[in-house]
Amino acid sequence: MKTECQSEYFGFSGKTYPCPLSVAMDLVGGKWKAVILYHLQGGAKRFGELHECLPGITETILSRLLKQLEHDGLVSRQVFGIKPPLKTEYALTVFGGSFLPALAALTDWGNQVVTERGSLSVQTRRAL
Amino acid sequence: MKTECQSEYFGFSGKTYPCPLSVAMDLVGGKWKAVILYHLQGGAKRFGELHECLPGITETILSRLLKQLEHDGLVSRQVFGIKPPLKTEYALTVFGGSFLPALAALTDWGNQVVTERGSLSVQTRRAL
DNA sequence: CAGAATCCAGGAAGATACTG
DNA sequence: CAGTATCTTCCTGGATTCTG
Repeated sequence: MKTECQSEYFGFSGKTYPCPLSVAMDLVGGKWKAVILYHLQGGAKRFGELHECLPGITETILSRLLKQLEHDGLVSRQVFGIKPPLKTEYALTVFGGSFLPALAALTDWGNQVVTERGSLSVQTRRAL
Repeated sequence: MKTECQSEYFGFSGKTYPCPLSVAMDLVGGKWKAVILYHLQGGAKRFGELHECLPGITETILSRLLKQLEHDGLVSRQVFGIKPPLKTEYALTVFGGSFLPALAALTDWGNQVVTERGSLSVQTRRAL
């Protein structure tokens, strides 16, 4: 009896989601993914540079997440050199770039939350 | 040239985050939270109504997430009645409403992803 | 109707050590 | 420098059952 709400399922990359929003959250959700994309806005960055930008993340996690982002087509990887002192650059793909507007909106909201934070236990109903 | 990277920490609700984006992702991230807020855009909804709108979610999870959203000040809860056939309404708070622009951007992107890259079934959704 | 209590599975994140 | 391998911990989501 879903009269008002959609009941279709949406697929991406072999998985199914209840709605497009879930797809988005799976692609860029989690603790770090959006932050990584944030730091790639200004241009390509190397593994170590990203590591410095992400206080607290371990190489293991960063490596894994970059691999996921690459697999999902949001980030591209390019390796320079052939011997041990390697140089790798990560950059946003066109697809990754298409996320930037949403990322900006999220960042704005996050900043707003942080600056206005405090006693948020008070809840006022939103006027319609 | 890493001056654009910040290394301070941001706090919200007793926790610390590496950046405001992380705060946002913690508040509305996960599989369902954003979707719940999405379905509250049009006005207050009852527990059962939300349950119908979220295909696959269990009452346990919905209840837990609503409690979290309420605790974080994004959603307000109002109970009508005093005897067992209870009626509860959930609505966006003012704070929750402040997330709507970002939510819209995310939804747009999600739709874009699904239409351009997804293997999807047709969406028959009622216009809001 | 609207949940709470309990237990469980899976995945994401983290620590540590090692390598091309 | 840029990872990988392995193990562990923690958290999210889920299933089932029960109650005001």
